[in-house]
Amino acid sequence: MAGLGFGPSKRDTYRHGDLHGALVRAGLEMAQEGGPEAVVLREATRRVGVAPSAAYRHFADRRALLDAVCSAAQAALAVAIEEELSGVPDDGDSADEARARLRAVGTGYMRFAQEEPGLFRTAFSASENLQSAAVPERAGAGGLTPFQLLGAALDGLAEAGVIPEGRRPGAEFLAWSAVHGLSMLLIDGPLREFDEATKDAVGQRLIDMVERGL
Amino acid sequence: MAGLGFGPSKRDTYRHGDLHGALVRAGLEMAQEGGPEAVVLREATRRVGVAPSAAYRHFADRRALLDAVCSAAQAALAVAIEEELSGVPDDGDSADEARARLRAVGTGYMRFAQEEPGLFRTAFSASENLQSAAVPERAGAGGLTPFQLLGAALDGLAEAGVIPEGRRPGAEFLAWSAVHGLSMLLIDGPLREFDEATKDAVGQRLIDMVERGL
DNA sequence: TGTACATCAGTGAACGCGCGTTCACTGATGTAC
DNA sequence: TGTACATCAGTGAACGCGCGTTCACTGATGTAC
Repeated sequence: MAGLGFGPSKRDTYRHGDLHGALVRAGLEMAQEGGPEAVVLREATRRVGVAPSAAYRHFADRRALLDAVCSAAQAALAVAIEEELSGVPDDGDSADEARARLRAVGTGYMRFAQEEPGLFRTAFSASENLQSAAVPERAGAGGLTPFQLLGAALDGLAEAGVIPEGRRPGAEFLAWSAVHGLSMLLIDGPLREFDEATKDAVGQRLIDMVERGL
Repeated sequence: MAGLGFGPSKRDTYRHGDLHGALVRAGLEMAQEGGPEAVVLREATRRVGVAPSAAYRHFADRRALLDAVCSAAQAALAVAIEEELSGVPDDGDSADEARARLRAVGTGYMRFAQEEPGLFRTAFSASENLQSAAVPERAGAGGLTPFQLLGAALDGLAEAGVIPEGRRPGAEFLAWSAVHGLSMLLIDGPLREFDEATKDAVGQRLIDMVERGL
């Protein structure tokens, strides 16, 4: 409210300070509400309170904004997994702990998918898919992307001898497939209507299957 | 070409005969080229050679057309799976045959995803998700939807004693998750760049994992 | 400390686009007599 | 067999919408003197 007789300062949005970040956050909100399709450049500027064209000082086009939002969504997923991992007790038996860590990765992943379906779908809609790469924008607090967190959990499983060394290479693709696929079923598919407890149970069964199958 | 001096018959598109079907086929083509977002009502009418408003004699709105296209895409997937199943030899050992049938379902599914990524993505974008239900529009020649074909393969596995009876219920969700998730990886994810042979190998490993894990 | 100036992050108006959807209409077709 | 009529699958013009993107501009800010 710049005014009421004092004359409005004509340019109170100048030098926003962090318009880039503000636009990404606005885009993240929209993604949360409606997935990647809902990330609309004009709407982002509207939410931030800035002219549409201002976005072009920070992003080449709509796709560039969406890519930034996708990265941020992946980072949010990484954080959710990290939180689940932080609950794993640090007991002596490294085999059991390794198993618990894989379980935590899978559980964190699937929970995020259910709690934030919009962000989840957005996380996997980047124009350039670099899930396996170490892109800092897509990483959690520990500097690892979701895919890398899964890889680390599988490394632990291999080191503890729970899975044979020969089976380790490429195992992340198999585990990721199962967990990601179930997440999709939980969001969109026939499991959508199931209650929380049943969904969790199916999730645990899936992780059992992966562990046994690897 | 109704004309050249003879005077055009003014209504040569009247009573198209199967405008409903023609629009679905046009939509299917668009889905093939660009996925569900590419299914545009006006473009469908354009391809059929009819006025945009004509579509509203056959579909309540754009969503209704898209739903019909989704069903058709699922039917196409069912047919692809059936084709893969038809290659399974009818040998004596029912355990081996049951295993081969599950493998065929998974393989057909993943091949379809790679060969027809647009249709594949469209198949799973229906507004109402009824994969488990017996909707004839979504079925292949044998009357089963993709999800039901998977269920039948798992039934065979249970009957042959390859998987314990107690593990049969709900197994389709686990198997479907793995296969569907890998399909996504193959289309969009880090496996996209891999060559055909590697992709197939990962697919077979995944099915091994599922079979062992169930 | 005060002033002139260059910078560049924002403005705001305008563009063309293609979409979904509506509506009053028209005229080819099948049917009843 | 011929004619009048009702049906209803199409037409075509128009609507409002919101989008992404462009462009010449402006004026708050930081800096050099």
